Amino acid sequence: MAVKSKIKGIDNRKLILDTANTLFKKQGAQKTSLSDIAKKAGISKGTLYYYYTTKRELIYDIARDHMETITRALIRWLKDMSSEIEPMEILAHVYRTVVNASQRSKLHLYLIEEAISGDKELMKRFRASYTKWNNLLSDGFARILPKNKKDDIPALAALALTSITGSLIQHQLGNKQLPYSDMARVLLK
Amino acid sequence: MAVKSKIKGIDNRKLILDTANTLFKKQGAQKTSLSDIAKKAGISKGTLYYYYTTKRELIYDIARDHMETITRALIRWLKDMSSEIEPMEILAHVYRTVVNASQRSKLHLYLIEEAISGDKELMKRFRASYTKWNNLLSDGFARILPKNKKDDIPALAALALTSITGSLIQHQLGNKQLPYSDMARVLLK
Amino acid sequence: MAVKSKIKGIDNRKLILDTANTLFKKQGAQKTSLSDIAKKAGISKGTLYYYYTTKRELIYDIARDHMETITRALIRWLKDMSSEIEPMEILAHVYRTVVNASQRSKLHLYLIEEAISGDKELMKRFRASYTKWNNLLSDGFARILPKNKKDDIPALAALALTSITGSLIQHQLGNKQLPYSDMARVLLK
Amino acid sequence: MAVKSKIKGIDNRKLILDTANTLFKKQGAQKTSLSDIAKKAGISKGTLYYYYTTKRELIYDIARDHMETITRALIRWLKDMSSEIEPMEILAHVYRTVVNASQRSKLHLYLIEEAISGDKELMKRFRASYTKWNNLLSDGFARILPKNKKDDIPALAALALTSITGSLIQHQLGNKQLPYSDMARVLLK
DNA sequence: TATGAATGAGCCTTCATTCAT
DNA sequence: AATGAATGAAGGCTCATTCAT
Repeated sequence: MAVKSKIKGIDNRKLILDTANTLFKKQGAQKTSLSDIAKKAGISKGTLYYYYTTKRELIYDIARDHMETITRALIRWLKDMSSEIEPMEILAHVYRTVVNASQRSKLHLYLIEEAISGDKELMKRFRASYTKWNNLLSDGFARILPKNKKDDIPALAALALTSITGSLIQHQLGNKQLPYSDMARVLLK
Repeated sequence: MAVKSKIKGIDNRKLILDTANTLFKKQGAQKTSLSDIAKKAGISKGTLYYYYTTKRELIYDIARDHMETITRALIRWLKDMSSEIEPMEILAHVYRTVVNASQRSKLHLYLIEEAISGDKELMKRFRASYTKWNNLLSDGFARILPKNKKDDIPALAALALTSITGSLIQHQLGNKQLPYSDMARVLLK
Repeated sequence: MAVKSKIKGIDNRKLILDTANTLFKKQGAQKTSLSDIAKKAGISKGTLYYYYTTKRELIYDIARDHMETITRALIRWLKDMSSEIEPMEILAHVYRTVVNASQRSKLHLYLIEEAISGDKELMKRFRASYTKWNNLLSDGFARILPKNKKDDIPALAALALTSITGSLIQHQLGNKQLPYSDMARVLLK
Repeated sequence: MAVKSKIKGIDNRKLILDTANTLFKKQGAQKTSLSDIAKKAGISKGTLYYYYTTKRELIYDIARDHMETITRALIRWLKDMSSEIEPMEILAHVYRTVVNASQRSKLHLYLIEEAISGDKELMKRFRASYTKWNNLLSDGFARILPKNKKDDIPALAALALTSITGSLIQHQLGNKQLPYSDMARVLLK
């Protein structure tokens, strides 16, 4: 019984998280009401509040998930950097993957908006994540650049990261024709 | 009389626009209520309605202003591209200027969020603006690049524009240490 | 000048009345705002208020027009009652005419609703009109009924008038298949 | 506990319905605000929303109640038609009962107005109800009319129904002297 | 006569949150 | 653990009316 309850509890927490994730991706956090989530998850609002005292907490959990997913993906790509695949192709691939994860990148922008519009805690976490992602990219570039270009690594990493984020915005706005391959080539030239 | 009324009317319209601008920059459009605007502007909600039948209309007006401002600034910079100033310095300056216009760039992100979360019309306008900005940047690069690099222009313009937008986000999130000069140098190398 | 003004004034009054009439018929008085009227009439709200201090006054004027129109139509029909046309056909014609003046009968119901929901003055006028219409119908029946049925006249007039009004409602509600000829025949049998 | 809650919930729903009913009857649906209802019922606007997401839903519920009440009353009367009471007296009684349910008949007119002024759904329901009432009346007349008059039944039913509705309007407008007995006699003669 | 800027009260609706059970 | 009834503040919007010019 106790066990069963616990399991059920865990299930519910995950259920809420998944449902919220889906809805946040579709409509953004601000436009998703807790009623929406409860209804779609098939639980009561009371239950939702049992697991998340505040909408904010729910957002935090989702943001954490989201950032970790990105980090994991970046690490996976960097592994390829050391393999025999052409670096330029890898970078172009990163661009395309990030940008095409349409729902996910929508969530990314929604969360950024949340952070910027006053959520200090969320802002802190985003800042930390960006730093980590920047470092990961730097590591990647370090492995592929010739010695005489090592000094460019910080600038390159920053360029890549900012450009990817910016591309994500343009893609969301409907500009789906950016020359990702050329951009990657110019960067790595 | 008639004139005074007209002036008064114009004043009020401008007053509303300015007040909304200020508040949107501070808290975003979604979190700024029409009551907030009216209160801060010292007019009644009815008056606000007299000038803007819909919150959306107000947002559109502000977005238009905002985009035009960016366009004008970009054109100004490009004029410098043809002067004797170092291109790299100009580009670094663009980065810094865009990014440091803190309130303005906050507004930029808020408006993008509005667009992405369902405002088709706003999205269209943003897309058009991004295309225009991209073309302006291409013109600028065309003037400074040697002939044998002309093929890189589209990629360079896209890189610059996406990277600037991405930098803006990172800056808003509190990362104020991006190596803009180096980024500009690497891009133009 | 003075004359011209006066004429213009009269024109404006009529213009307002006609415009309001059109809109009231289409959407009802409650759902027609004074702004709607002013806009459609191509005048300012101020001008509208110059002629009608209150929305109510405007409604009264329109109601008066409307009732007079009905009265005139009834008198016209009654003239036919004395001619060689079959009474039953005349009565069926009345039914059909009243009921098919779709817009006009919509206005009729809207005005009744206004009256019932608290406008004592309008109610008084309606009551007076109904009495007059009832008398007119009585006169008509008096001319066509044989002597031994004279006693039925008040009941017949009441039946006809209430039934016509009721038919108008059913017609507005979409029941357009009432057996008007048979109803008229049964009444006059 | 659970039961009490449920009962409380049911009570509140009924409380809202009753309160709305009272106010609608007094002032009409359009002139009754949800605030009015909440205030008079002694609950918050939020609670009202909990039970009725929309004013329209509330109106539908009330309209349904109202139409069912009429239907039930009609059926009751028709039962008498087969008993030994004089048909004419029964019909006159119907007239008087309908017409004297002053508040109720006011609601009837308000609802009709709602339907006519654009509520397609309500209009459909009214049309269906009128058809049903018409059929019920036809059944009643079928039982009391001699065989040689069977052909008049549809016209008679239509006459009765429209006339009753029309009487209701006149009564609401203050004309409380209609000769119901005579009208019934003439109809059934 | 005519205008239109300005108002303020009010409307319907939304929603995060609380709490007794 | 879970429920769902209840709340109240707030949001965007509408509109009859006033009034200086």
